[in-house]
Amino acid sequence: MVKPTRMTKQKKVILDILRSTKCHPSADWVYEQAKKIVPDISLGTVYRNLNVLRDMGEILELNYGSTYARYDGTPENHYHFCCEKCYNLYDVTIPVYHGLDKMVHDTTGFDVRYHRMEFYGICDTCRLSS
Amino acid sequence: MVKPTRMTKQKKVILDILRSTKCHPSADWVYEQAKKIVPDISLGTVYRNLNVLRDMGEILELNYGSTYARYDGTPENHYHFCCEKCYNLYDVTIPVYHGLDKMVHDTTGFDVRYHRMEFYGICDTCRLSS
DNA sequence: GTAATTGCAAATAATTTGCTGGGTG
DNA sequence: CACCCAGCAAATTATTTGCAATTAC
Repeated sequence: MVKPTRMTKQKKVILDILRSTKCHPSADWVYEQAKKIVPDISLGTVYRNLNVLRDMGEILELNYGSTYARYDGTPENHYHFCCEKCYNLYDVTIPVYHGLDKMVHDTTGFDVRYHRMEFYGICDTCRLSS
Repeated sequence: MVKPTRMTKQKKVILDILRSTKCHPSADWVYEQAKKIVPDISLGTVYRNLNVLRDMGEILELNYGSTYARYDGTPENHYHFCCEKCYNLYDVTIPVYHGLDKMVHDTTGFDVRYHRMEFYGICDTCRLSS
């Protein structure tokens, strides 16, 4: 189940890109950035490494608010805000309520490991520009 | 912006199907059920109506835990549990914490309208069968 | 050395869309 | 009877995969 993982140049570049941005980019955006450093990197490799890094717990994959996945270089669980107009994702810094997992375990009986929460609305940039 | 909405036979059947199931089906599953009642319905029509019903606020579209969207005939906001083994979605019946929206508004300044929350883990069926 | 990983391109999966004829209000 | 909406099929979008060559360990 657990496959070996070699730290290739491509994987390191992808992880560095995600660690050093505050935005929540698409695979394609990561690909464009990575090309600046490894010009012949392929989009398939970007997707493959994003999946590997996600499975390793190094990054988060976020699937809301748009038709494509977005990635977050901060692997510790946290909440997000999704603007319904510009579709940007923002980090939300309120503390994570781990106690909710136990509450849901108590009401469902399920083995609850973690939860995610996304807030929806209009961000300041969009509100002020309308 | 707001387009007229005619209640066609197809749209009614799709809504009835979603209202009368506790599962959180894919577009394809809805299509298979709908064919039993309207045999020549097309998959494109199912997708179109699911989008219309979602925009009308009659159903929820859920994009977590799988590669395809799933739909929920209960339009009032509520939380979900997503099994990481069988990928089924379950409703979670703890109350919705509307106060969180205000808290996030206070910390971000954004116009927060609602939030969603998904719990992840292993459901009973999967835990007991392993 | 050897097996994981890459680049490339073709394949897949999910959903959307253009067109024309039909049915609702 | 006007125009929204259906069916059909082709198009689009996002992501995955097969294969031969390359590279990390």
